[in-house]
Amino acid sequence: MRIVVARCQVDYAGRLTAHLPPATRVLMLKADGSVLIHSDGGSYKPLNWMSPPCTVREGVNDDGVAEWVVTAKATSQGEPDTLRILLEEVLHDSTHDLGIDPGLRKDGVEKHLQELLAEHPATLADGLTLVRREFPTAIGPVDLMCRDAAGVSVAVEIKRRGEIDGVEQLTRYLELLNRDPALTRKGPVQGIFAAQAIRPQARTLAEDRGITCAVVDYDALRGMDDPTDRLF
Amino acid sequence: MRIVVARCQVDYAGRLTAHLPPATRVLMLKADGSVLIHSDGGSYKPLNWMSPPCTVREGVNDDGVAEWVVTAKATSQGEPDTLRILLEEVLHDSTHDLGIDPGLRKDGVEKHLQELLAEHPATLADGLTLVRREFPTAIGPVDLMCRDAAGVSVAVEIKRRGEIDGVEQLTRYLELLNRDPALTRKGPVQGIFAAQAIRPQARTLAEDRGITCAVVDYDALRGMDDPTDRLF
DNA sequence: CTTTACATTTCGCGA
DNA sequence: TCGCGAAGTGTAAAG
Repeated sequence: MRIVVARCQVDYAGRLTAHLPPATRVLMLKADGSVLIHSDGGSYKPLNWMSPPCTVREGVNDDGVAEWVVTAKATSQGEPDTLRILLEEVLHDSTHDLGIDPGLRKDGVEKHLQELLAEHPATLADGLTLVRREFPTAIGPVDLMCRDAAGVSVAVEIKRRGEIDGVEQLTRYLELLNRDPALTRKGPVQGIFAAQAIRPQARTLAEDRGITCAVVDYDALRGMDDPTDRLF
Repeated sequence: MRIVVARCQVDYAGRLTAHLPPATRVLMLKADGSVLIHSDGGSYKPLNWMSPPCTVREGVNDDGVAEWVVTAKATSQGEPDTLRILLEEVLHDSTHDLGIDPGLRKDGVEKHLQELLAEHPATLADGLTLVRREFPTAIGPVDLMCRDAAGVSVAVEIKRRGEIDGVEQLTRYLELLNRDPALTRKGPVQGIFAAQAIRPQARTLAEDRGITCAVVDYDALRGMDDPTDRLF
């Protein structure tokens, strides 16, 4: 990993065209050849970058100013991604051996929530039993397809955070599922919108459409399943 | 902007829980308090980060090891985002004044394509004229609403790359628009799916639904509109 | 291998 | 401010 702080200007041409006027920025050159250009704000997204695999060629332009030309392998559309960095003044330049990173261990994402609810569907509604996870439909898989105590089909959409688009998604599923005679034998397919937190607007929309909202306690669910300790 | 290279381990708790085992990484502390933790690979996305606004508290843990605790303002759901960085060995530590960045100038994205096509709708179909851009509907704005030579309404969906989801989006718009008597007076609303490149699957689906596909030559369009030179 | 859906998405526009 | 859709999206799982 090489870190350079420099006054520079940057031109990018590839899927789009972009330009950065002269200013002082931080350049990161990673071991795989990728380049990141960061300013002192924004978010984790760099102002400009080049994704690996790519190659950096260091040179000097006609005016004697240091210039880096970063080129990526040709894209499918034949657009040659190119990043040109003109280094007008280098304020810092250091290289560090980082080694291979062991990587991030994640927990608490939607997939895990779906697994837990698949194992404990009754926490969503009394008497609910699982028919299958990722129930396939023409417009995508329904997270959980269940059946209630009366044998009525229940489609469950799971989100980490319950927002309007999730309700829309479940609505589309329900519309489609309710055209299937095999699923509607005991009555129309019901919907449950499950999330760790449901925004008021999403709840209003869901309930207006006859969809039940279920707030899920992730920690409690995990406790039922596998009482491992939290990280800290 | 402060840059630290250190052997460290990281724990994040907030919207999810995550852990980074001990390894050497690059830490960037930006002027707004945000923190980025980069490894020597991957992409421009850090292994872990904290978005602004947040505050960094430097301290020492019970074992005498330097520890940074980064806390974000409480989220709407009351989840306290916290990042704990244990600095086992600092290999580099430098601070740089970057100033305010003038920002990125972009060109060539979908918005610009939409502007160009709004000015030259006839490139999509002979005799096509613009009614309005971002034509509002209950499920979102239609990119371009036009009328053909016969007065029939034509909805245009514009994408940089034409894929199936774009066809689905246009289909939903057409379904809705065709319920409006004011738009269907001269016949059903027609659809045009416009993109710089359209994938075979998307083309097949579109044509199967009676939607016309139009491949747009961005450079030619830009030439018609404003013959400025490319950056390089 | 392609295709699909998620992301601690972030970012930008419009109402 | 909120809501919605795009992104040079990246990424991981599934078919």
